[in-house]
Amino acid sequence: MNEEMLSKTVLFKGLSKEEIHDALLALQARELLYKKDASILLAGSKTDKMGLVLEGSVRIESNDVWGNRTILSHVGPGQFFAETYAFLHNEPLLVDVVANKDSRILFLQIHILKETNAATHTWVLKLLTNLLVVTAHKNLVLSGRSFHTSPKTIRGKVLAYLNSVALQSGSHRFDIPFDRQQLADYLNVDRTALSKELGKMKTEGLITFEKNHFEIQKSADF
Amino acid sequence: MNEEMLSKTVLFKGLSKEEIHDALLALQARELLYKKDASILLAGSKTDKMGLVLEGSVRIESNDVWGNRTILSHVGPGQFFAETYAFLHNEPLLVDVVANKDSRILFLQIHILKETNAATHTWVLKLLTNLLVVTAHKNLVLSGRSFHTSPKTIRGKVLAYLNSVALQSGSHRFDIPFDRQQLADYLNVDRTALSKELGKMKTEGLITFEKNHFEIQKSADF
DNA sequence: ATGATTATGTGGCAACGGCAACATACTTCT
DNA sequence: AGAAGTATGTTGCCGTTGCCACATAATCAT
Repeated sequence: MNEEMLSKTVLFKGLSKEEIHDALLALQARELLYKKDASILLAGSKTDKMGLVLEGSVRIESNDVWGNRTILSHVGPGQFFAETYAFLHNEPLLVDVVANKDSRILFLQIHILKETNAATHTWVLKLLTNLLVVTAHKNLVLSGRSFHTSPKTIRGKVLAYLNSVALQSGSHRFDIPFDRQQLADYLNVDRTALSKELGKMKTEGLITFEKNHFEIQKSADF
Repeated sequence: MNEEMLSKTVLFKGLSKEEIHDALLALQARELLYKKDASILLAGSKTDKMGLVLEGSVRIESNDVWGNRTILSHVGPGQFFAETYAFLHNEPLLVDVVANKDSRILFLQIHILKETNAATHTWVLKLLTNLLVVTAHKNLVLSGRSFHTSPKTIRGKVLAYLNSVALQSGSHRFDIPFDRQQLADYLNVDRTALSKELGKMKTEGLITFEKNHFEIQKSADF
């Protein structure tokens, strides 16, 4: 396991190599590989493990009985998922976690933190604090999606989403982590209607795009 | 301040009266009163205080430039808000916090937790762990709303929401914390269209309601 | 390369919902 | 009690979007 790389993640920030090594052992860290579109965690089940994406990416989604999919978020390398469920530890998952590409995932039994003696293990307090940062950020991501889906028109949703990605990337040229169907499922709209609207927005000069690369025209920053 | 009552909240669970007293001092606890509809925290500002609703209730909402309101959640007595922002502590708020009734709020400078010596203060570790439970639950609330808003028809949204409230209350008869306009803003739909759909659902025998009291007919549990 | 599979875009149609204007309760205040 | 304000429901119309069927483009496997 690469303690070097882990120390750059939010969760292990501020921990020494030795502390990380110790923590990985205590939390029973396990590495697993998943093929694209393989499901990692299933809605309705329970988990005591949180995941760290080492390579690839995963998406958090929900599939109802009628086949409607809602994508809640995309989790890239160095980011975490299921920490909420792993920590609470007997809440059934409301969502599925699916590999978006071939992925390498590190699992951590984070609930063990609650039972570990912080006095004798210097890393416990650090991990708890860092985990709080992780869940707090996750909160921001979830509220963020609310703002992307709340506009009533497709155009409104698309602009809300693209502006937010542009803001984060610090540029008006950027890639999005979704294909069309996924973007539609993230914004809770019909894919073909999304395609139509994207087309219109391109003709009107608001945006340009090709595949998953987008550019927002300056005039559109209103 | 009532340590008795506080010890029943998620955040102070497991702390002794003395620990709570100590913590309140260290976190510079302040109690404030708000009139119905007074704003407590403003989007765009930053806060280093999280709130605990002692009496009354607040709502978390977002108001865009065109006057569209989106309600993210309702926070009742004994529950917390703004813990995300208070802990991260220099993230600008994405939302407004507004008093839904006349309310008594306890504010805590929770970020002080990060700088307090856990070795000499027994309550620090407990509060950190409990705070993690709070943010984890907040995550579930936020994902929950996603499932209430993702159906494409108003009826679908209403049923998703009502079923979820029924499940939590453990009964098919329950009160909701929203008036019509607020419910519409929570579900991201037009109020009059919501009224129409509720009316239809009543005539069809799916639900009955009066003001904010609802009943789901057993046949509707599909 | 060729065919098969997947991704994206287009056209048409019906319906759901947003909006405006109004009607009818129900509160609150003096 | 009466008036003013607020909450909820109703009606009608038009636009947006969901959905279906299909076209075209891109990707993958052999």
